[in-house]
Amino acid sequence: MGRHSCCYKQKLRKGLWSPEEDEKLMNHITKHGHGCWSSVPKLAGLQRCGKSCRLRWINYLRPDLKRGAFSQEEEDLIIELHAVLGNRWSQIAAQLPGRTDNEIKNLWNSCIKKKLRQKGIDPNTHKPLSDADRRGAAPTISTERTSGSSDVNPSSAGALGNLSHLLSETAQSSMLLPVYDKNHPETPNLARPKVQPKELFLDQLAAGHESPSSCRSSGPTLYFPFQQPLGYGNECGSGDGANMNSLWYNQSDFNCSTISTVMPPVSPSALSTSMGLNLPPENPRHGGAGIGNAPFYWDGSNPSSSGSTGSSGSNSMGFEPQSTTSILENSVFPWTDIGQEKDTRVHLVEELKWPDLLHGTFAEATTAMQNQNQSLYDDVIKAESQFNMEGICASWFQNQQPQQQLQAASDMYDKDLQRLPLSFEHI
DNA sequence: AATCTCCTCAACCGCAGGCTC
DNA sequence: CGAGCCTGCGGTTGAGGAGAT
Repeated sequence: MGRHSCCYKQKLRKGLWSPEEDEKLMNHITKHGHGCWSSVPKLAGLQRCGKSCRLRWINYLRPDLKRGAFSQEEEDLIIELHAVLGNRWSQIAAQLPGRTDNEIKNLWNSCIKKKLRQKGIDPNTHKPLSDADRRGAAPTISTERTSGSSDVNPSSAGALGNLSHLLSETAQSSMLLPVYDKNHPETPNLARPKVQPKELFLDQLAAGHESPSSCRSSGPTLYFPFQQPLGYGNECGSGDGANMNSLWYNQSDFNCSTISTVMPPVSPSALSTSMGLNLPPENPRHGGAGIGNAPFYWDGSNPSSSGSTGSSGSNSMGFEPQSTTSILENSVFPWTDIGQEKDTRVHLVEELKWPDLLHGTFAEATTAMQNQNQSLYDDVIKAESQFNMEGICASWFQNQQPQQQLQAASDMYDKDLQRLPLSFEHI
């Protein structure tokens, strides 16, 4: 591979990041925010180009990332979004909190394409593969990499109908995804910073695919039609909704029979599991807290985050500069109703600090603690799980048995543990 | 046990668009 | 208005791991 032009100017490092570099970058951004990325390496004392720092932050270090394998519901949503948006990974990622465009792109290229082909669906067009395609288009990397444009006509009934068929194999309910609605602040949140007016989505949907160049638009992100306010008042049939594409109707509009076949059927329980939705009424402890306790989602309309030094880029990629301690207190462990327990756990994890939490040291520390004190280990794992879930994924863990919690937390750290040997080579 | 093949995913590249001067 | 810089995006690469032989 060649080297980016900015990397020629100095002897800049390339390749995998070492734990030390991660720590420097994390410390810098935690304290000062990223500001101008091109100045970050210098200020943080890194021999990297700004672009590399930005990528590392976005794809790996930022604290609102959801780690671990994609759930079936997430995969289904990606497929459905891809049918509408094509290879606009950043816009697809915007609908999947905690997931990066890179991650989704990789998943698509490595897994989903293959699965679709196995089901006889062309991953590019979302239409059934012809017999010739099935015989000739072996799901190899080489053929995938040279495949053509994947822009899809959203009005293609074949494509969506076909997807519906696929998706119905894995989900039963016809409920739609809830979404944050500025008129209903208590509405569970999927991707609050990215929410756009419905009209905007329709406009873009109408125009977007006819002009593929809009793909690179850095303008407003699509408001995906799945994201209907659900159970917080039915806006369907009122105002502009009455004339909308059927995609906009939710299940409470019984005049719209198409929705259950067009949209991905996902049950509320599945949503709360895979998408981290915090369905409010049934959980008093976290009731309606999906938004309030999710400070890592940087809402441009939120005064608390508007003072950033930030670039004008994607809010979901942003991060409000806070000290490690304040992050831990305010975001990682927002158990304001737990009382003393909070102090204990904050103190416990404060000693690990962010890079440790994110990398091997944390694993080592927890392993050591496990040897000494199993219950302490449990606390840390649960606490860290809460970090991931509280702000982003809400109450998934609360529905799991303790053993499942440990397993899930363990899975979550698999990536980091796998990196340990490699990381220590740099030391 | 050694080697080969395939797969995953972190990180890179080039380009487009926005912003500033 | 255009040049230069910066950011963000999508496509692509290649190292390393896992599984097969």
